[in-house]
Amino acid sequence: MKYSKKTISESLPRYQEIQNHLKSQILSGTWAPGTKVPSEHELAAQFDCARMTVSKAIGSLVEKGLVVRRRRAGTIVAAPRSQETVLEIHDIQAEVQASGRLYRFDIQSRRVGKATREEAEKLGAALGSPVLAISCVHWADTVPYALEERLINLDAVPEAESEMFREVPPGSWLLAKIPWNEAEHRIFAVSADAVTARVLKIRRSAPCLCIERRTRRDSHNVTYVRLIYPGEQHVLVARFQTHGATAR
Amino acid sequence: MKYSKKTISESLPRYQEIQNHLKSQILSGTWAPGTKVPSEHELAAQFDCARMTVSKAIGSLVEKGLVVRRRRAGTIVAAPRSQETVLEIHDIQAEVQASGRLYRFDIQSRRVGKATREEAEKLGAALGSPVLAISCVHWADTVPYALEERLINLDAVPEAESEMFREVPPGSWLLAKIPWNEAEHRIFAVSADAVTARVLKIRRSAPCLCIERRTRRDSHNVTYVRLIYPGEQHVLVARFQTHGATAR
DNA sequence: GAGTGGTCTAGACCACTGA
DNA sequence: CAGTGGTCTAGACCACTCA
Repeated sequence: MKYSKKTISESLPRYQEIQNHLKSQILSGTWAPGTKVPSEHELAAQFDCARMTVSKAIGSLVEKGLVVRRRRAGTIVAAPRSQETVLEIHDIQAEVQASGRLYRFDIQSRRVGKATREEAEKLGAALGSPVLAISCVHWADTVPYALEERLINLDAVPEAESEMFREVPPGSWLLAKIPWNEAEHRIFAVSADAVTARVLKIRRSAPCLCIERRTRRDSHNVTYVRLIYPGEQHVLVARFQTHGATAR
Repeated sequence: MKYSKKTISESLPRYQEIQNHLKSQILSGTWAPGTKVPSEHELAAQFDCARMTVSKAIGSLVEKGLVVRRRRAGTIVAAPRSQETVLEIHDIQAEVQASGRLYRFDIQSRRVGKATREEAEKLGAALGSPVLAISCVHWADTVPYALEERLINLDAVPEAESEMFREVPPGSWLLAKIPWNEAEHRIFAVSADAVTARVLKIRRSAPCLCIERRTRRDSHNVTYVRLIYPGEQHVLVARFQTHGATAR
């Protein structure tokens, strides 16, 4: 049978029909974890298509973690292990503006120097490396939105030394300068210390959400940032990864 | 040219070689966002393989968000938008045991009844639906680890009504009972109220990390849970999605 | 040894869209 | 309207692993 595109039916790609069929069996619980999925040959016959089309459908389910493939053993429904979710951490400026508020930022302090032990550790750079340390407050309308404390490795981004961040906040500047990074995040709750309370205009020891991020580029540590959001105001939303469209 | 598997070279699949090549161009910054990637035909010629092999390589990069494909326009390097990370939220029992500590849990309260307005809203069920409300403390050795407040929709999981959770905590019980869900998470910082402070043995108004999760199965809301972790003790770790192995 | 998935080919037709 | 990606086929060979 030669290839010929959908005739009637409102043209969902063949592999997606197959994928949806399998997914519904799994998510509805008809196929419990450990259940053997029909072999690719069987599915190809059942859906009257080439095996590769089936393979593409199943491959996508593997990436989502819904099934596990093993040679000879076949494809089986995976056990849901940890709750794995996709968390989107947006650019602060975009985040504020998306909520319809006016964005601005203040540079509180700016220092170029050699990394102290603590700074070197946070940044993952050698003691005494040249660093730029910045403290910055982000505002939404007239309300403090977040406190940013950032270290930039000047070995990795020498241009930053002469950048004063008058127009563009450090995060956006770096994003444009150094696109495509790897990063690790740590998320936890902290109590506002005196400085944080003052600049964010909240009471001392108020709960805050803290996001720490270390960013690498090509295995070189580029920047470390600690963002503190006034508690209960800022909510991170994550959706379960396994369902719906894949990445974005 | 007929297909014949790797001869010399230690056999990385063809499509992965291509993918790695493209990825390194992007992550190293050689190809800035907006740069046009060679067409699939060109790449197929360049790597001496079929176009479908190239397509598979690129398809994977699309899922990771590194490139965007458009007909006629071709494939271009994507702009890194939000920092999208994968967050793993583990089963509490597994989490505690993984850290080498003894896990146990206490059921603080258990009530079967009709959903109040607040409960119905949290659960996303109709007012007056039958619900099971549970409060539960998780321990690591002799230290309180987290406070769990959970609502279970008895329309979706009627077996829960007679389950006393003597052996297995509600989360694990549900996971085994209702495999494969969809879920939404909300993460934020809160201040410990009187009850939370008492059961977690922390001072009042201490900062805590709060994770709310609403779980669906087949579009039916199954359970709502609110987990409160003593602040600064519990850290969520997330890694940037775009690099390295895909899902897990 | 036989059956499974893993990968690949050399075509093909189609749909979209930018020049 | 021409070039791009999107999808698909009907094979093929290979590697693994379980019976």
